[in-house]
Amino acid sequence: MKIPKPVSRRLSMYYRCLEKLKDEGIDVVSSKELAERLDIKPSQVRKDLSYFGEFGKRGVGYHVDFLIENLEKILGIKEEWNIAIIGAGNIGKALSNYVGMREKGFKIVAVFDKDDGKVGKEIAEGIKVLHIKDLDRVVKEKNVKIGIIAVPASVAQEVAEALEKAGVSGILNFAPIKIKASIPVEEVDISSSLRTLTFEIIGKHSTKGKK
Amino acid sequence: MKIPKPVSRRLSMYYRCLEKLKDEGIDVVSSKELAERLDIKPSQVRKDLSYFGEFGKRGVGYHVDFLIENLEKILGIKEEWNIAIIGAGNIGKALSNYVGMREKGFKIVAVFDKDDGKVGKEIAEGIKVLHIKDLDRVVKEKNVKIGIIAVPASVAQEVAEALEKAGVSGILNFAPIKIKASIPVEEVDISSSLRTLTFEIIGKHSTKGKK
DNA sequence: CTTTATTGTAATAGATTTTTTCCTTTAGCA
DNA sequence: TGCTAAAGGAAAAAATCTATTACAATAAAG
Repeated sequence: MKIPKPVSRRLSMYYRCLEKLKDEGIDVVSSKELAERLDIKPSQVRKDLSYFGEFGKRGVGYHVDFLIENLEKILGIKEEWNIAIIGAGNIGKALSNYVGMREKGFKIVAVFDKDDGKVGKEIAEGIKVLHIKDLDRVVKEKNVKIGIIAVPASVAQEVAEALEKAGVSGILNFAPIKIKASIPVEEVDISSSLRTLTFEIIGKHSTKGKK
Repeated sequence: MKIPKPVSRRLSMYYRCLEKLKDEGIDVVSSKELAERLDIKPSQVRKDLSYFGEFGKRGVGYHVDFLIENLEKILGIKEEWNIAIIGAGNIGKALSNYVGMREKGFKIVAVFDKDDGKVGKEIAEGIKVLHIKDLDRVVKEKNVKIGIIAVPASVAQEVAEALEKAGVSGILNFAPIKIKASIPVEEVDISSSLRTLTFEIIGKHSTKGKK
């Protein structure tokens, strides 16, 4: 199921508000109270949370601690999502450095490649490239939850299937091809973004007018 | 003006279909004919094309050659879009290699950084890092149409303004912050994609039924 | 056991985006 | 010139996406 963008914005609001409530020594809060503090509707609060599970008690409300705990999981604030990158080329290398450095809540635990020339090399601080044949074992051992596809389009689908089989829960795909899988897949399509951009540029300056 | 996503999908269909029409020796085609071949409505064809200009002749139809020529421009098939990357860090480096190699119709003509330690180094084949102070001059000289922001979020907005001032027509932003500009901006937000992915994983479809 | 509070969610309404309709303008032709 | 074909574009309709309503289910209190 796709989670609407506005929902993710509000989840962070809920989290901040709950921390404050906790400081105030409040244990239990109703959707009504929470909504009032954030100037939205109670139903919105309940609906948003319901995308992820049932965190409240009917007739009672939400236990602040319990909800905080769950939002931390959902927002990745306490828990780290272990990631494996497949492909030690340019994109794989950039991501190994970038994601590890910058993204809180995510941790690159392995990078794979099929090229023996790359295997064994240190691609980022503390990360040595492993051979793709070890994917299954490492995913299990290191509890990898997300696989990032950073290989050419021609082998992307094949890699996706290997990842799914190995047991990851989701895939982030950088290859310019649509991946089919029964686990969630997010596409980061740079070609498509560039194309969209050129459309907007041309659309804007085209023969016809403004607006 | 924003071009709807479905439009960009259909434009490629039109292009392929027109090439076929050309092979068949057909010079002029009506929106009705084109639509029939693609199993959509004629009005859809006309609307889609009208985002970019007026390519048909009333009472006549579309000249196949002329429309192909224009779609090639729109889709960037013949034209090259010159690109400058700002930021010679991991992302900048990855993109210098990746985009230049792989994306038809796009060409990296310059990479900038403010760090003197990076300036002058060859970041990709035939591309030396330039100092950001030369941005204005190089954008003009090399006819740069698109700027790619590959700097930390803290300076992204500032870089965007510099790009706009230098005269680029569009921006592709890799910094995890929303850029404000009066030219088109596309955001490639890896954090946000990872977050979306974790939401989908945690979201209830996993615990509950399909869909 | 009844009353009251409050969640979770199906159904509905509202907003936004995309497609289709419909009418005006233009081109070609007899 | 008058007739027919067909694009262009404004406006209406349809589809999609998001928020709100309404209510059954449940928990706590008396």
